[in-house]
Amino acid sequence: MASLLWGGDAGAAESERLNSHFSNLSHSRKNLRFIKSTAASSIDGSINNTEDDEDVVDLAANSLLNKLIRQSLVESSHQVEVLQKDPSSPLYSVKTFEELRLKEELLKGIYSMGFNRPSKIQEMALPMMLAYPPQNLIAQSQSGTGKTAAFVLAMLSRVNTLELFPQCLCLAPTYELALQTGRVVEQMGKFCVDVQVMYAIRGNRLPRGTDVTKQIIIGTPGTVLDWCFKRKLIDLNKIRVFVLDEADVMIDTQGFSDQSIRIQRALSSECQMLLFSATFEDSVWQFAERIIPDPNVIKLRKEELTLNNIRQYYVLCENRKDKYQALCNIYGSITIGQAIIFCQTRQNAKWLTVEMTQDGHQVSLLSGELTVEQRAAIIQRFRDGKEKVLITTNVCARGIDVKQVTIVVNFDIPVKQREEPDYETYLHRIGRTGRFGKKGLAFNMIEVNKLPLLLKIQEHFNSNIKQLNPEDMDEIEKIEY
DNA sequence: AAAAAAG
Repeated sequence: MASLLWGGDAGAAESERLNSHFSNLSHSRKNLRFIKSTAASSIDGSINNTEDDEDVVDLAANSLLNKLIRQSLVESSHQVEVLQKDPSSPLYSVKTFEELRLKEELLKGIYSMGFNRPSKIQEMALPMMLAYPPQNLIAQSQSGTGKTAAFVLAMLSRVNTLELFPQCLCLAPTYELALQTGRVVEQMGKFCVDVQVMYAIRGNRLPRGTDVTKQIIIGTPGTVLDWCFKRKLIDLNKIRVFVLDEADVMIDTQGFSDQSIRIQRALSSECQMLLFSATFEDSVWQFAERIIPDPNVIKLRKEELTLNNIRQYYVLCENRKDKYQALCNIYGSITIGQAIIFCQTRQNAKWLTVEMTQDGHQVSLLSGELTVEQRAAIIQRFRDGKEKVLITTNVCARGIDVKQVTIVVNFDIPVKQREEPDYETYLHRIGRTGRFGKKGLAFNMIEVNKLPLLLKIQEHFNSNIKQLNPEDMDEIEKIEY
């Protein structure tokens, strides 16, 4: 309806003119009136008397606002795009957690985790998420910059402690990540004694007939789907905050789309939807904007995505045996801190684990072929520093936050099906190090025929991946990071 | 290719 009122090219030109005005003005009521009157005057002949037809003006204004939101950007700094669904409310950011007027217990929880000030993404995202009435948000920010804490805070702040049923639902792509996010909820909500978390993940079996009374549910898609539709333990209609962590994989057709969208569509229209990830491929971003009603938006240009605190290198190798040798050469150095080694397949990860173990190197393996009990144990040992080197698949590519990880090795470069580099996965993998501004190193073991893929990745992110010679590998101890 | 539900 609104779009019918809008008149094609004339509208585009008009909104462009408006756009320049708009970005120069502060966002005030006056501003909204200006937009409204401009909108009214640009509806050809459909209005004679603006005084009498407030509704039409409103509709037109809304349509214009939508257009503005698509086209124009309210820039808070040159590399970040922030769009607010309602430009009449001021775009503001917070420099302290106090400004958010949170409950005392929640504030205590935040400080107990060692957070003193909001991170960059939190400065902008928190006021948007906590605004009343609740608004949807699609947010992109580099890995390790505090996305999790941001949406956990949003969930905790919206729980009604008097109501004993699920009110907040967060979906994550893997078992390990769901566990980790749940721990953040537990820590941050430590002083909110009446708020509780439940894990909807594999292995968390509920006896028949049990009711879910916890307010916050963290889970993986399959189990959540089971709890919602088959066992009817969660009433999606009552969910107030819905979070998709690693949102791009969760809605990508290659990924978990079917499951996530089925859940998302069953939510009430009142439910606040929050989508977070470090990466959104263009097509996925467009899809996200289609399925999320009137979203606020925080977006980064892809050149801004690679973290300059992570040094990237590659070693050119002949074959797999060669890559293995190169890896063994640096084993001593990578165990100074902790390291994650990524392989493309479970089989390859297993093979590498067996080889390294036989050569007397202490490593541990985490992949989807293990039982959830084994997986929980391994990731815990790694977090505790009892294991220094983790060999894994893409199961650990995203979200896993272990502060002591200083080195990431891509034993296999991440590829999509059609021999194309998997840019998103690459970025997430190397983002396992360099958390919260710390320094990190990333090594890519590259077979000669895979070099073009690596160069494509380098070009895509406009980053610098330096070559190291295999015989110079002991040089890495001298690399400053 | 990996991940994600049980039974």
